[in-house]
Amino acid sequence: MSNATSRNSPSASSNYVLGALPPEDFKRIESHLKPCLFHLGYTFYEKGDVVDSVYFPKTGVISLVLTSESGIDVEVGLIGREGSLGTMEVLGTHLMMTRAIVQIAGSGWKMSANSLREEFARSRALQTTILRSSHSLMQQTTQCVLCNKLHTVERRLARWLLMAQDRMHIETLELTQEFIGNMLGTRRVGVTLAAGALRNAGLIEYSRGRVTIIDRAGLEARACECYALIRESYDLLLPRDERPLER
Amino acid sequence: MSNATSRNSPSASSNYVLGALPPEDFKRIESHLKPCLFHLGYTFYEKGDVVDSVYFPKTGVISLVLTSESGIDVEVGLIGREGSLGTMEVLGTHLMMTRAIVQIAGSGWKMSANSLREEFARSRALQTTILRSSHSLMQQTTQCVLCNKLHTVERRLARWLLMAQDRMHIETLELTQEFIGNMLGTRRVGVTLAAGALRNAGLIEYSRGRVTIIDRAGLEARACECYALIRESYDLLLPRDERPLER
DNA sequence: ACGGTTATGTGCGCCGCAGAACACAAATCC
DNA sequence: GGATTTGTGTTCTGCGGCGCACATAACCGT
Repeated sequence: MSNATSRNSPSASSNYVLGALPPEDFKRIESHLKPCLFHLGYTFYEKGDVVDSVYFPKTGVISLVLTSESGIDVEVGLIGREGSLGTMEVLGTHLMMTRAIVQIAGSGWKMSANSLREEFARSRALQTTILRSSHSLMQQTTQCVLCNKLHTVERRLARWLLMAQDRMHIETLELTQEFIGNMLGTRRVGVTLAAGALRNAGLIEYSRGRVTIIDRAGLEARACECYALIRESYDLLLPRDERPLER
Repeated sequence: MSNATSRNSPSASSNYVLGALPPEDFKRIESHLKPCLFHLGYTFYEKGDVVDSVYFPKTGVISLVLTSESGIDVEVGLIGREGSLGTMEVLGTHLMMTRAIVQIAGSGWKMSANSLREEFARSRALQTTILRSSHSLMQQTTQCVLCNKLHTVERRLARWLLMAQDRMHIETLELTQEFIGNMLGTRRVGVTLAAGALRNAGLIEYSRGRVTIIDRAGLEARACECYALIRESYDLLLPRDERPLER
């Protein structure tokens, strides 16, 4: 309670990982952070790249993508203000496990890998926080295994839209069906069909690259179980006085 | 080279995570280790359980399984002597992310979660090693997302058999088709068909719950890309003087 | 206003696998 | 020795999604 004001500093509260740090730790970390814009389509890393910086998004969505031998892309995770990019890699092998690209433009902070490693060695709180957030990213990926195998395009589309919206502050997302298709690992036509069904049900509206969520509750009902599970894991993993968002 | 004898102590070399530790660190860790048998079908943890012990397998295979709402199981990872069970969870949320069960009986070592946390705080080498091995488990799961979505039952069966054999010392595995089907998240009939194809090609032999790999190279050729990628990640992540196995 | 580009909608044949039902043979138990 | 259980083989139908081709519709610049 006494810390609440500190924690609510603009920088800290808009990325949940940073926001989970105790004030004294955050202050030290803060000096290493540089504001940073995430431009649509920008590729932070390819798979196998050496990770020299980590990123803490404030807005926008970064997506983790793996490409198969046959050239098909599959999304294995999605990072927004609830997480961070590259932290686990920096502490492990220094090599990026997947491609990381900006899916929805936004902004956040950047920190050098070396600084993170130094601070990690020094701050117990940072250790706990980073490990927890890695844990929840891993949980997301784990859930994706099941999701990709079992769930229909329609349910996964609903989940994806909800997850994207959770990480933005707006209801209208700029996304073409082609684009979403790449993320869901399905053909554009599959997205057309699924999106049509959601539109007919009055849950979303869309036209030429603009998707608007009309009925969040309805969409949650149509989305696969994975949405709630992933969200739950993020809510749990970074326990804070103020739990994120409207739930 | 000078350390080689130390590293080759029976305990250290038979689990690659422990084997990657410098001798002085290993000696300290060793005092916390208790030998432990892994009985077929034993459930270490259900999803959400508090992790009070971590395990370092010497032989046998532990599989990480997620159950969908609809009751279908999907394997999201597989742990043998190249890895450890629960280490990432212990350092993060203390909660198990998936069910963990013994797929192929074996043995290894057990260590209390508290001991691991204490040693983790103390030993830089242990930090690096554990984080690297978590990293490679994560890489495996990540690859599974792609694999489950894109690859046929036959290629995945080939991969699974190779991965299982890598973690055992024998060529004949005790596995029924029903069992394998559960792991692959497919029907037994699907396994029958795929296994039949591999048998016709002269790559494996099997009968009533006993599978024998005849032609490893041929099987590797039929397996999906994921096999090589996952294996590569494990080989890279725990750099040692002596690289594991015959490659 | 017009042609080009970008985004969406529709139809068709094909494939891999699920679901279900049934057949059979080897192992095990009384 | 006969009955039961366990592991494997086969077949049919149906569905979801792929690949492809093509049609429409909105927006863009000049």
